[in-house]
Amino acid sequence: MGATPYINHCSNNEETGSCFKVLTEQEKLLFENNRTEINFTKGETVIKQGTRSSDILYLKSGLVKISIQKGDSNLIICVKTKNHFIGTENIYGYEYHPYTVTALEDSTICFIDTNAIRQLIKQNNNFNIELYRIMTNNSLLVYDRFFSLTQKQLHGRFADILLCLSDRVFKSKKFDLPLSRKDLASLTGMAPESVIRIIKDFKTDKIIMTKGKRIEILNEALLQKISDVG
Amino acid sequence: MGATPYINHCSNNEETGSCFKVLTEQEKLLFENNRTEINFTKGETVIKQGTRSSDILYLKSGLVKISIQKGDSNLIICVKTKNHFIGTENIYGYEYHPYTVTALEDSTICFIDTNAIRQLIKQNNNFNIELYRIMTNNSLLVYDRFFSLTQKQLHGRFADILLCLSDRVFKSKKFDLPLSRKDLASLTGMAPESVIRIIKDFKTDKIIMTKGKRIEILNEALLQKISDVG
DNA sequence: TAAAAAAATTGACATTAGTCAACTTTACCA
DNA sequence: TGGTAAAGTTGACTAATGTCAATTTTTTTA
Repeated sequence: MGATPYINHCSNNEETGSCFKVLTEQEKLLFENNRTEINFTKGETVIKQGTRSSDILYLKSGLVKISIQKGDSNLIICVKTKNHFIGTENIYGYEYHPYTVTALEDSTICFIDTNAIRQLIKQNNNFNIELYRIMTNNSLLVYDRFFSLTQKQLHGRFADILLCLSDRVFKSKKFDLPLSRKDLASLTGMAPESVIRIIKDFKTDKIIMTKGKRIEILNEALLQKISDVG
Repeated sequence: MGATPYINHCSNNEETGSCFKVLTEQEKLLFENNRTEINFTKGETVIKQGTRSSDILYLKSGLVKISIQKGDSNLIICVKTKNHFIGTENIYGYEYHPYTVTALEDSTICFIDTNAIRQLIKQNNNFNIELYRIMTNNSLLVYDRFFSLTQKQLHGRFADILLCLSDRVFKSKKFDLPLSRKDLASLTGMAPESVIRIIKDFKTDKIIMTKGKRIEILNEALLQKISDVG
């Protein structure tokens, strides 16, 4: 990443599975003995905001959204792809889940006992360092999104999301969108009707093409420009 | 903190000086030998976004703002009061300052060599734990602000800031505001003219009183209600 | 597979919040 | 201390975005 990280993405870039590589065989065993693997189907709630937590999550496969709710308002903080941790806030310092996690696709998720993670942090400094990196990346991502949603207008915000979905989530210019219009609205802080109108505008301008749930980015350069000007 | 942390604050709650208490005498010495104390006067830039970093900062006294900039846009992420760390993103994983730090009042700031911090993290697990707590609190604070600025209207956002300034920053219902109208605008994601209009509205409704730089909160309950309804 | 429910779409309209320009007050500096 | 620059204020106007209701399409379920 360059000097200025504000390129406005909705999901993490690097996979974090590398933190397991620094574990010894014994430590891997400790890890294995303190995790439970659970499958979730599309749409299922994985954890609900406000519930008490003694686990942190590792997304083995699938896709989830992280959202915070209050009253009628719903904000999707980010989307997490496979091989990412969720709930690092619960390792130390906060004993509730600060957000809701929902499966966007069928997902396999490991629930890891916080005490095991704490043990690994204590005894393996390299593992600890990897977790610092993960938490730092999460922070930078949130600053990123914070800036995008507060400083850009609708078209710029939507361009950001499309670029992120393409670059980071699906790693392809063509993808089947597992997010509803309402989800896209919660992700960009706008009304669902505005999402629809912007998609229409982008189609008119030949920036994207859609068919059912499928989206294809036709003019990435222009999308990037729209993202830049805000 | 209760089950739902989204009470919309602009600054950290707890002071973080406690992390020094867990250090041994030798470790304190290591810390002392690797820090430089610098005084800044009101308005001075402490660190500039994008510059390379080999230090993290500890605000010994004073008040600073943390902001991110791009083009003409300027967003104040939060305000930091004395006894808080700044730049925990630089401990591991990110070698540039992701934001600009500016003194809002005359401030004394310790620049601590990252390597010393890393050494303390490695050898003292309790110190490590305290840093986790600090980073977690920062994350929760940013979620908080993110929600406030994207889901609430102007009056709700401004009520949030006033409550935070009163509860967390100055710990009094009366305070001399060290922030310009433009700062308040960057803090709440609105135009400076809108800040002025809202202050006028709040004065008309006897929610606050102002005289020069001085602000007094007259009706905190109503301010809280405005914050709640958004 | 038909009916019901949910999601997506559209247009008209209302509201919110930003922009611009003029002006006033305050702060700063020689 | 007076002049200049910066900050604050105001009103009129404009643009951006949300709301609402009606309609169509898609998905789910009995």
